[in-house]
Amino acid sequence: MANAPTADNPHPHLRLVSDLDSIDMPPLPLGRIMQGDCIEGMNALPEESVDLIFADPPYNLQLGGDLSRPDNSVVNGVTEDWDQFDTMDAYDLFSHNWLQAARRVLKPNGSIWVVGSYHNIFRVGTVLQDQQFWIQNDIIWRKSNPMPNFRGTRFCNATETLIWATKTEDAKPTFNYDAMKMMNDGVQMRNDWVLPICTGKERLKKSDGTKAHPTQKPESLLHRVILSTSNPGDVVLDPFFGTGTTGAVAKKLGRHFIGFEMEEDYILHAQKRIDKIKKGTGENIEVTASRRSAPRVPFGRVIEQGFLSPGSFLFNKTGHVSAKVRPDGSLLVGDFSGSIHQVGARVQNAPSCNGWTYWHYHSTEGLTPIDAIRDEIRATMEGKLRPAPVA
Amino acid sequence: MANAPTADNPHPHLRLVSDLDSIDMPPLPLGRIMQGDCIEGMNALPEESVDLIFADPPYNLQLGGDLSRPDNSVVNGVTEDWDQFDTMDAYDLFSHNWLQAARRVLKPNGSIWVVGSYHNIFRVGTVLQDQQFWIQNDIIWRKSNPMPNFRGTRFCNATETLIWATKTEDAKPTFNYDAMKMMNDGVQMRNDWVLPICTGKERLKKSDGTKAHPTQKPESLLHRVILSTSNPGDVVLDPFFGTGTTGAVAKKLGRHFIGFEMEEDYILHAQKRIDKIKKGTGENIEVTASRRSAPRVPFGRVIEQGFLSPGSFLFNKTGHVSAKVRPDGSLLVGDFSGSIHQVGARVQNAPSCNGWTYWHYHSTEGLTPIDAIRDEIRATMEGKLRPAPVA
DNA sequence: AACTAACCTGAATCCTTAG
DNA sequence: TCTAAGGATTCAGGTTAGT
Repeated sequence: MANAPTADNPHPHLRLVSDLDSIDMPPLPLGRIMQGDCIEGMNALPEESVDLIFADPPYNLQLGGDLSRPDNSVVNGVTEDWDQFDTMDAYDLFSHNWLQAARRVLKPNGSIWVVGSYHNIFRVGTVLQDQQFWIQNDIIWRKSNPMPNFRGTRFCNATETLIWATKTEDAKPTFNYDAMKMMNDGVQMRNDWVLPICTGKERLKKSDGTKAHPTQKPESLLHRVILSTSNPGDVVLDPFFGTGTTGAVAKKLGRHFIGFEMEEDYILHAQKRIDKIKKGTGENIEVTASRRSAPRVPFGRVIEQGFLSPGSFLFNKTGHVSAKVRPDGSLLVGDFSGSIHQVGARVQNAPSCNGWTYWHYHSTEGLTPIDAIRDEIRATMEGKLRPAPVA
Repeated sequence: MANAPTADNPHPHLRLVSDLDSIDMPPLPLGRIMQGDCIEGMNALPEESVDLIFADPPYNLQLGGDLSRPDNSVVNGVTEDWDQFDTMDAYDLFSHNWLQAARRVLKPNGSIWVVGSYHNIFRVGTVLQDQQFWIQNDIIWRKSNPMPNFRGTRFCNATETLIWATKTEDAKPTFNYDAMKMMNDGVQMRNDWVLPICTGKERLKKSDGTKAHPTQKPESLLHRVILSTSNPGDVVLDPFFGTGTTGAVAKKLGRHFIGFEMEEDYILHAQKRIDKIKKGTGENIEVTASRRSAPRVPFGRVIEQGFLSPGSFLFNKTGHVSAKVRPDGSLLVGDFSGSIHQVGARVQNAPSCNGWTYWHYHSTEGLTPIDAIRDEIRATMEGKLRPAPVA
């Protein structure tokens, strides 16, 4: 998690002005919506300058004639010019080009998300993989209120698919695992998300009452994307900005955004929408910290700070296995010594072991994991911890 | 629904022996598992001879090193030789080849299903589209009991994706819409299916207790696939037969199956499994019929058989609109006359109208749709109806 | 004001058969 | 291959009008 805050570098997302490579770098147009082609736009940005890309490209729907509901009302389909491609090859080329530009501006450990339907998502996924992007998850957006299949000819098409990918296989993207778990009532978040489509007051309307954009995404969807794979202060880029759901949610969550959009009308709606939003700051946008981002505590400090004395003994959960504590923070069992992890693994004959949870000490409450001591030490490291989760 | 039974052709799936084109056709190896490469195998079958193909190809998982759970037990991943491909290109070529062979044996209105994960499904979907297959739905299999993400580095990967496609855009595949709706408590079936993974007694085991196949699919999944897109007596082909879930469910549901499998061990398990199953027959495998397949009744017959008299009046649901019945089965409103549908459309100023449900007559129970009369007439047309839905 | 009912709408590759 | 006509087909949720 090179992007995660640590004790030594609490703001890894902020680039210091004194960084040498920033001297000739054009400033990022943070918080701005740029009108025009996103490929040219992204190519004008510095390389590897963006933490997160969310893209909602045209789906290339290829709709046939009109479709009417059983009550004879007509369905208002997506017939905009920007969704028209002459051939699948043309669509593939389009995908290749914008993804290549996106790849260039994305930081090495940044994340890219693309949303689509079965019409286009297989093409997009293939292009991503062909460009060496590494898929982390496919996410299924399960619409709680999809449009039905009116003619009874297929299964109701109630989902869209998002692909979450990194630039390379070995990238270490930001992933706020514990925040997602917290958001999911304490159990690990799955890759299928139930969220309603964008309707009601959230849906932007033109002055004549019709929808401002045919495919406006719900803020809840972007909330989960941005919260899971970026940190406050990160830069979020959306190459197909539309009416600005990405920008709105980014601003609420205290991230910077950059948007590209061709249609002036969409931009006007987006700008007005985003201007109304108060930028999220401080503890309002903090999430449950991942243990990974908590400051590392060497076992030696437990000895150093007097929580355990050299020569005292640690035990496994049942008390049947014991090891002697040495002054440097190593343990000794028989003639084998090593870290709490190494010795834990050895006595279990296991390939690895988390010593913090395996080893226990005698406290007033009986055998207690030494992890409790680590928590105490961390609590004393004032200012080096991320804030606690918002209740 | 060219494949759906009708009054005139109640068994469209059965090929008459007297058909001229069947004279030189090698017989289909129905109910047999063939050992060997599925491409050669399919190419040895007659063209356009199969109603349904279900394929669970290798996923090209590209697993890294061993994966262990937090308690250090090792996860038994998919590491079989058949899942190894040197490059993505090799996988694409493989997909192209077997799909081409599958396309050849599939009937013009047949359906093909392919299941995969994010590792391979984008490749498969792209190849399908490149071969002019037409995607009907993407189906999300939501596992009710997925394996968690033990490392906490991603969202829990709780889904697999199935693609349902036809050979062409204008194909009319079998789709038992009403059966699916019935199965889903009366509301139309969505494309996201919650089903458990294959565990417990259903999971085939070797004599040493380990699983016989690393990716055995649950029968519930195949049940829904086969029931929705085939009819009794149809031929279901599975090019990657494995331990025979497709064959087992096909036999239970009264469909014929053809399987190809390379590994002898899998075949032995599959054969044993399928031999134990009693072939489904008769009303046990019938599903809710579609109104589309019911015999057509002209409105004139309603008059002819005395259910309504010439000169009587029909009304809309509220009773505010009325039309006079004429002896030839036409209706009259003002100076406009025409079929029940034409007049219904006219008085609503709608492009079309189902007169059977729009028009009502005065019965002892108040205003009743004339569709009720049609149902009565149909009930008297002995032998021309499909069996009633199983309760 | 509170409740009910009618009405509207959403990224959709959405019919079948006779002539 | 075309047109015309028969007739089959919808779920959840929000807004608005009516009681």
